[in-house]
Amino acid sequence: METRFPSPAVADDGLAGLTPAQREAAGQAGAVVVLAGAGTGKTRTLVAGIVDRIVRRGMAPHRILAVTFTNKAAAEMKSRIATALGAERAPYWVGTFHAHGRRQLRTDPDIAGLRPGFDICDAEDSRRIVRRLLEKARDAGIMEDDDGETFRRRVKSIATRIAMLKEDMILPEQAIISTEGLIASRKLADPDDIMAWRDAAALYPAYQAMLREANMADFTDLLLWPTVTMLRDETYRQDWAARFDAVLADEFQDVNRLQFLWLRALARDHGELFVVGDDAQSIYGWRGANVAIIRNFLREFPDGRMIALEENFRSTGHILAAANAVIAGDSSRLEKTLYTASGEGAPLEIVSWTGSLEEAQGIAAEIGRRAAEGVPYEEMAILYRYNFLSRIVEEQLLRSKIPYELVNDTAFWQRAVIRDALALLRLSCCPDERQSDDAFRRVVNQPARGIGAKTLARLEQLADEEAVSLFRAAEMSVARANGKAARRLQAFLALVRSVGQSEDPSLSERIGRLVEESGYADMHRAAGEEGRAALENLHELLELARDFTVVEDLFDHAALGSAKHGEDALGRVKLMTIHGSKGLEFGHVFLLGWEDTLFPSRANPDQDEERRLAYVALTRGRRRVAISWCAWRNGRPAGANSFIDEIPAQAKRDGWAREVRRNPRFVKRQAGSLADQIAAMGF
DNA sequence: GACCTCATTTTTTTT
DNA sequence: AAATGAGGTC
Repeated sequence: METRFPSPAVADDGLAGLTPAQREAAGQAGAVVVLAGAGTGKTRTLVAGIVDRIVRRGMAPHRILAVTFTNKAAAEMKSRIATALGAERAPYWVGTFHAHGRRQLRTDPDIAGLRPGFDICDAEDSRRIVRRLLEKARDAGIMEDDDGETFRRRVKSIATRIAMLKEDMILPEQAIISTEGLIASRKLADPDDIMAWRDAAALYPAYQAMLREANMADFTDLLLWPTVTMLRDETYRQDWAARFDAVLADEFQDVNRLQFLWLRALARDHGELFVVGDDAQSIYGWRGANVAIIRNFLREFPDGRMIALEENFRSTGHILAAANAVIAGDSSRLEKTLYTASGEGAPLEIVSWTGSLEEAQGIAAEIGRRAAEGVPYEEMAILYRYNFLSRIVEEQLLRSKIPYELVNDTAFWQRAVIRDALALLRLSCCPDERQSDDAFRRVVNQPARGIGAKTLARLEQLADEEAVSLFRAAEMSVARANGKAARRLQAFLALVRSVGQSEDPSLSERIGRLVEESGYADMHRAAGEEGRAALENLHELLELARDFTVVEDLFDHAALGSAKHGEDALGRVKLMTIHGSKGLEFGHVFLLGWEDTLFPSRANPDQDEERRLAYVALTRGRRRVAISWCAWRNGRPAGANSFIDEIPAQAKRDGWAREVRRNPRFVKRQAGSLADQIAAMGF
């Protein structure tokens, strides 16, 4: 993905047009940490560092390893390097931590106790495994019976904690001791929290065993086992480390212990580790990110250098003043002073609304107005704290005929339709492997074939007894039955077998046959308007599948949420979460939902992280930033959040929405709902 | 026992 | 968007 609006002095050869500080950083050999505030040309400096190593220091492009967190950032970096050097000299090893880990683990699956052809399971799959383990514990009477909602939360909280243990390089057998240590050292007070950690530690070994048995690797495994093996086996480590002359990493403030140890193992021999980051933008603590790593970088590499970039080339003075004021509340940050040579610009616009519908309408209207004044759509972006906030805005943009793009790489692959279709393919590929059991559970009754929970439980039992896959168990069981349901199931099983055994057809054709002949596509056609989106998604999947010949590559691509390629987003307003916006910039930024009930999130124990999130949001804007909040959201009263108060008065003014605010019809409707009345009684 | 529909609910954030 | 729960029908 190319940057549409590069910073003023973007370089053609990657080195021209750099400031002296940026140039010095890029040309620095050895261990280097570039501490770069928002908008100071961090990515540009990183790209320049790669170019410098190739052009000036003569390193071979394929011997340079560059790592990012997101697919988007990796694509962006590739494109910038290709612009500077030409595509044929661009480094081959540019990708996310997970993509690199995947390559390493696919090369030697046995270091994780896996067999070739293992599956990568995403967060949802991980949760499903935890759920099954917990259900077993509950059925065995080890655990008390929660209500549905509590159970769900519990599954999620345990799954994320297991991932955090792994990201801290804690192996299953060390889990209980380490967790007790953690509880003691962090002096956790919340009994629920302590219980969740204990549950996670207790379930972790069983979770890992289930993964291994099913021949699956979760996201963290992709990096965990290569790193563990590099630390244990010097020959293995050197085999990988010797492939690279330099290692570079973006967004280093969000690195967790596992990722850092992986980087260090690869860069240790030559010490060429170039990292860029900004501790004020660390927003992934919930994923194990550890800001201490960037802060202590020089302790790990005493001969290394720290270079700070402090001149901001992106935003106006008012925007920087607002961002600086908000981040000042995070006392733990490394002190940096951002300055800009550009003027103060327009003050931030603070806009208030009665309710979220008005807010969405108002933002859509304002975007329409600015577009009419000549601002291109793609220079405008709407950023929000939670994904669910996008829905209402989308509706209003559609209604206002404003072209927009929802920037969310992973959503497509997480849609139920896509996962169903891929489950059909997975099942047809190896119906006799227990690895396919999850796929079987997913699609066996889709469309309904009379296989409910009870029948499935019988099949599970049969599969366990006979030590065969669920699919095989179904075949065995169907052979001795002959009801209507049995015949339908029989037809389904035969179809999957036959597609699996077919020799030639492309992946796309195979998926096509499966969804058509199993009645899956018809099921969505029958749903009319509601099924339309599903059919479109299926169609898109068939197109995307044409790019793959190896099934695993398609599955990996789906699991790792790789961006859809060839998407041209020119002429569209961009919608994304604040997290998704990191590293990007826009002429006009609209920040919605800045309410005390919503943002900062009360669920986040690290309130400084919420502050840094606000800092990231504000610093995405180049010229104009609007912040909006609602007096009512989801039938509950709300108010402007504290970040708005902290913005200096001269940097902000009341925004453009007064006239819509007093729409009487809407006020009446809002206040009239039962939930509102109940909520209002409390105030 | 399976399955449909309708209503309710609840969301961090990403690989 | 998706997962759940209730209540009714086949």
